[in-house]
Amino acid sequence: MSGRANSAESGGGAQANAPLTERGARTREKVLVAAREVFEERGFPDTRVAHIAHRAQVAYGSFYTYFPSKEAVFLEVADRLFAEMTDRGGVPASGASPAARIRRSNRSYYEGYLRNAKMMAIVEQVATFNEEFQELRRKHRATSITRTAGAIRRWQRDGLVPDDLDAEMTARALAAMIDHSLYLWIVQGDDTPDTQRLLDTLDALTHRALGLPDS
Amino acid sequence: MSGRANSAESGGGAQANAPLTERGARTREKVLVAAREVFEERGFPDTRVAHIAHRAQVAYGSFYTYFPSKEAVFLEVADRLFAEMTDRGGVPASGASPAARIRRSNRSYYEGYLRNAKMMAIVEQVATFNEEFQELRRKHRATSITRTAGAIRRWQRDGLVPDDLDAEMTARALAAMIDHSLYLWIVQGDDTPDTQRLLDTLDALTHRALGLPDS
Amino acid sequence: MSGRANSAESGGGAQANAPLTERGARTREKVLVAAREVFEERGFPDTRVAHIAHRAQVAYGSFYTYFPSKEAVFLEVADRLFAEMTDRGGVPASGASPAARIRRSNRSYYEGYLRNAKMMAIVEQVATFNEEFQELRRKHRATSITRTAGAIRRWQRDGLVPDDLDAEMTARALAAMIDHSLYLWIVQGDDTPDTQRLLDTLDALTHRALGLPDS
Amino acid sequence: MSGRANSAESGGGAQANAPLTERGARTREKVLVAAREVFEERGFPDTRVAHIAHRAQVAYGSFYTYFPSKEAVFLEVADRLFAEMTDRGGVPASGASPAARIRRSNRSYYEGYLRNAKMMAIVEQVATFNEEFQELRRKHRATSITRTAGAIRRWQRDGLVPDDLDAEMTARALAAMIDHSLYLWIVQGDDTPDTQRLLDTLDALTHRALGLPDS
DNA sequence: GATGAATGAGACTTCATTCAT
DNA sequence: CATGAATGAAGTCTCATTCAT
Repeated sequence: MSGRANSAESGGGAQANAPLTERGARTREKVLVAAREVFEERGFPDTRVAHIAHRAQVAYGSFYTYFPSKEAVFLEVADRLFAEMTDRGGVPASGASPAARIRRSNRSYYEGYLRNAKMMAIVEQVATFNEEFQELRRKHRATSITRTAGAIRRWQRDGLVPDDLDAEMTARALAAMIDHSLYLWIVQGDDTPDTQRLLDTLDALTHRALGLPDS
Repeated sequence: MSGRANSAESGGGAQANAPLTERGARTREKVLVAAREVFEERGFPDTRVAHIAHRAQVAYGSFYTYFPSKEAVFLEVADRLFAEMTDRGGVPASGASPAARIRRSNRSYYEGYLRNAKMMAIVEQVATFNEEFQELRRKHRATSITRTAGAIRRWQRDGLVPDDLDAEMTARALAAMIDHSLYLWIVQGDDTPDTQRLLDTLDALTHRALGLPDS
Repeated sequence: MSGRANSAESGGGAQANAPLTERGARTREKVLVAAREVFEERGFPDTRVAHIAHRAQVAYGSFYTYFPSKEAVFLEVADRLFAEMTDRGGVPASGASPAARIRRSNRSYYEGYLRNAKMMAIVEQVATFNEEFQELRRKHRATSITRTAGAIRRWQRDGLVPDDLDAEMTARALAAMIDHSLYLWIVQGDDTPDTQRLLDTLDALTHRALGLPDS
Repeated sequence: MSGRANSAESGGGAQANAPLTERGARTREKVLVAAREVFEERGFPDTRVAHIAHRAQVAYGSFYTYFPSKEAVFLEVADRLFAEMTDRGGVPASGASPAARIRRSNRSYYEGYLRNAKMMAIVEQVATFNEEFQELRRKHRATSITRTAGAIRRWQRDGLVPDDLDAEMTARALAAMIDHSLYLWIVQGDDTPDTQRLLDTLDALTHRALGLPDS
């Protein structure tokens, strides 16, 4: 999961035409980077293959040398994004107090979201009409939720979190809260006067909702 | 249903070539209803004006007698939807305990969401690329959040909710949690085995997050 | 030709549905006036029947009660225009010197053109694509040219104008000069700093071209 | 033909998606030629992009590979036409007598007009409703008038033409006479029995109007 | 007669993808 | 493999005219 080597194959069904030459690989990369830029600037539906080719400084037709369709590049761009968002810097983070872990985990997610805000917007967009892509997202979400639910269950075993909470549903709901709050604020531009206040509130609500003792 | 007379004018900027005759009003309504149906079935981008006209059993051009564009009908369809979703059945709901109020309010929202699930999906979709529509939604959200924040502040004055919570941020975050949870579950079809468990969890989390005493 | 009574029938093929009632006649007139206004403002192709009806404050369908088509109103509007342009105020103008007659006649035409400048523009426009209307104009031009050619021939008989000039061709060419000069200046807005200079030049050129002795 | 290399760029604002390859250039030319043909046959408003594409034997969409709109091709077609009409075969024509120069210049213009009669009709047509095109024509006219006015002033200095004539107004009026006479005769099909008589009359009137001594 | 709703053929333009060079 | 030209189905919107009330 952290080896990024051929995330394309494993991750999202975006297959690569096995870039042969070194030069080919570089061109492919140029197109991929250009694609992300253009998607961020114009959104998926308003992105033209011509834009991507132009941005990547390759001929129109060359795009199709490396990707079979507009959707295909998008899937691969998104796949990289998911990998980056999911990947916490290898820190095991065990041993810390729940409060600290929540805070650390949330902050790390906020930062990733901020770093990739524009692309997250497009991801949301494509998720509203592309079934294949919905499936891809579902998988990523499931992975993340399973992990969070695991943590909650551990805390329940340790008596830190009340037993009557459904660990998985809770993980789901809290993830939804954080995801959507960030989305509305960063992407949809809801006027939130103060970033810190939003993030602090999210931390506090997570903490309380889990019934954790005041830190 | 409560003074919806000209919600089009007042509500969202979706104003219409007011049909002058009874007959015109009937046709317009037919188109509006057909539009919603088709939007629900195919999503916004895949809906053709031709589909709407056909469904409404009017000529292609008749669509344009009443709406200047696909966007315009959508705005009006959405406006009606928002009105329905926002409209709680006139029940004042004062006097009840916070726990009861939360539960009642949430359930009422769930039901509305379920009733309008398909359309909510399209609303989310259009919100990802149409600026005008984003603005419309922002307004509706603001209204709803202001109301919730008011309730929270009242509970804070009554000593039921801790003072250190930022009422508005909290209202925002909890609304995001509920909205997005329902969206992911109902619209995106996240496999949630059990409805009741999801709704109960949302109630419980809301309750706990607000620091309300166990009921 | 000067009795305006039923110029519609005689003039341009624009037939009237014999307005019966007094009130009908008044409505018809309203439409006709409105049509001219709108044609002047938007030109023929960009004029919609809806505009005319709206301007005349009659229902859309009522337009067709009085005129069978957009072209038909235009023909009738143009017919009135031609009548007005051709109609010199009943002044016989015989006996005056050629120089004086030319000057008087030109000035009278200039004034008419100025009064009707906008409509003259539309006339020119429609003449470029409507065969029926071209025919109508040809007739009017022929009448006017015949008259001018007659005057030239009389002057030739009187020894005032050289015999070697072809009277009809000359009449044609001079009319073209005056018409088109006014058109380019008034309608097409060629920047002519000074009206008087243009008109004086036209008079002088006409005078000299005819070989009339310096006045 | 005299440095027409990129008349499109220099001439009238009709600039093109410069085709990069030889093949592209050929196709573009095919479309341009086809466009002129169709415009001549049907006039501007009745010309469909489909007609042009069909005539050029390219796909519908290929038209848009080279021209952004019907207007754009027209502008370029017209630009070529103006260049051809303005371009006198490089003959300096100095030294000749005014009478000879006038005659030569007029004849050359007549011939050009005849060669391009159909297109001149369409030019006139478009000039009645397209502002951008009106501007283009104004410029061309101004160039031509300035040149003629210069000749007249020279003749005035040489005592061949009376000083009291306004050189520029005269140039304008005479150009209008010739242009419109040809237009009415060739394009509008005014029944002129004899070409030579018309042209001779135009020469004679020009000559006399300028007060030149009988040749 | 007056009204205004209904009609639907038709025009323009876009753009993902294919193909010739 | 690179290039960029070629394709053409598809979709939106217009508007003169007809028709039902």
